[in-house]
Amino acid sequence: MNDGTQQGEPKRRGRRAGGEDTKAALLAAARAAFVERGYEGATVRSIAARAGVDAAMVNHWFGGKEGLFAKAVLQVPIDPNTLVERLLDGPPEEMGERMVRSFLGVWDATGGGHFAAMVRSVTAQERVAEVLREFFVQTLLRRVLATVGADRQELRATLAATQIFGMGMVRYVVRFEPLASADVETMVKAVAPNLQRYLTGDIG
Amino acid sequence: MNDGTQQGEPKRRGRRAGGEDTKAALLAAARAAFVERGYEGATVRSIAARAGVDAAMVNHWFGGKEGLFAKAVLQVPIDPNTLVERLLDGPPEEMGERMVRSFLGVWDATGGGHFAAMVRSVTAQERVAEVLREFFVQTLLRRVLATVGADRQELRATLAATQIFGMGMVRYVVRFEPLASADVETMVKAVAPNLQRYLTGDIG
DNA sequence: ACCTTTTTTCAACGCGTGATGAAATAGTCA
DNA sequence: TGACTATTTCATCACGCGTTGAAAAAAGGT
Repeated sequence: MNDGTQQGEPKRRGRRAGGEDTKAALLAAARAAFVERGYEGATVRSIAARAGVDAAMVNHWFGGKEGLFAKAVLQVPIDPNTLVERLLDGPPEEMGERMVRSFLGVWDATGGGHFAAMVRSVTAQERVAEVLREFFVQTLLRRVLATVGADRQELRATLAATQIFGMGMVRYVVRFEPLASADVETMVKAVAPNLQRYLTGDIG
Repeated sequence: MNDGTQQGEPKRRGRRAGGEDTKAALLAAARAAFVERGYEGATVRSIAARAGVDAAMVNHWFGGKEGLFAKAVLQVPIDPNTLVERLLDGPPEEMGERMVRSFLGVWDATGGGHFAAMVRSVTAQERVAEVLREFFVQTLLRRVLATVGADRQELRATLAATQIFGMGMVRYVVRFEPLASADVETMVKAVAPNLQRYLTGDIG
């Protein structure tokens, strides 16, 4: 039972001892690396090294860098249905508050890494924007707005997206203080009313 | 738009005939390239080719890729003082409206390219965030808020930044419709009140 | 005219990238 | 056990990157 994974030693070839999941290790390392350095900045070699694995494994398991990126970053960090349920669970006039809490909850959990990775990837991978739109507007906001029954749902959805994206940008990407370190309650009090107006208020 | 870059002839060496400003050509090409492909995606060679010039000129005139980037993208597309003046010119309760108009005016002028380039560069160039913060919060929002005389200026400034950044993100980077194509009046009616609340309203 | 300076192109360098195929090792099944 | 397969490392590939130094061509000064 030698589970201690020492790495000072010259690596032995061949199949690993047991239990160690290279695929999962690569995914974790990739997530962190893409978050920190962006798509082009995070090299296959650096990711592999971080996972304690040879770079060739990326090709073997994910068919290349792009495949790894797709699996590691391009997927939503929470089940959409769960999120929608949570948003709809309560009075419509508090929807904005629930939204702020939900998104901050999801994003703060990874220190904003997941959000930052997505934004940073819009450069390299054109379809990131597509995925973002699909998730944000179609899967999420429109379903929420549909049950609230507001008018001009597309416009409201994209307006709400500006507030949510903006919150993420300032908090996780450019990190402006004091907002970047503000606690959730402060954020809720400040942002929720504006979000609420986009969702159900008078938008002109 | 496109500088005459056609050249069937084999290029002759040496100093150019006359008048052609390679420096300016490089800057223009760089601006476009960085906007389209981000910092790492826009290669020195591609920029030079676009400008109809040898890649070595980048080093000669700007000391390298980073220098070119700094000159081409990292500078504000409008004089800050002018912008601040424009924002302060009018009643405080319409500040949000003037802000929306001003930023949309500046950014729409380049099709959102400048904004997109900045955001895309936050990955590669850490100091882009620094420049953004310096300009947005210190140079701009705080000066505006100082004359309005609001409380908790730092928080208000960063909150306003969320709305402005979010507007830029949705309109220029991820391009969610219908907001991406919405006319200025629609944007003003929708966004200005929320911005106004951040600036002078009750933020909890 | 000559010499000097500035601008430009060219050829090449060193490096790091993502990818590949073969060899080596560990597990699995008869 | 021995054959077979899955997994992993290694050595290496071709390519594109940013950068460099020298040579060539134009301009300017005397």
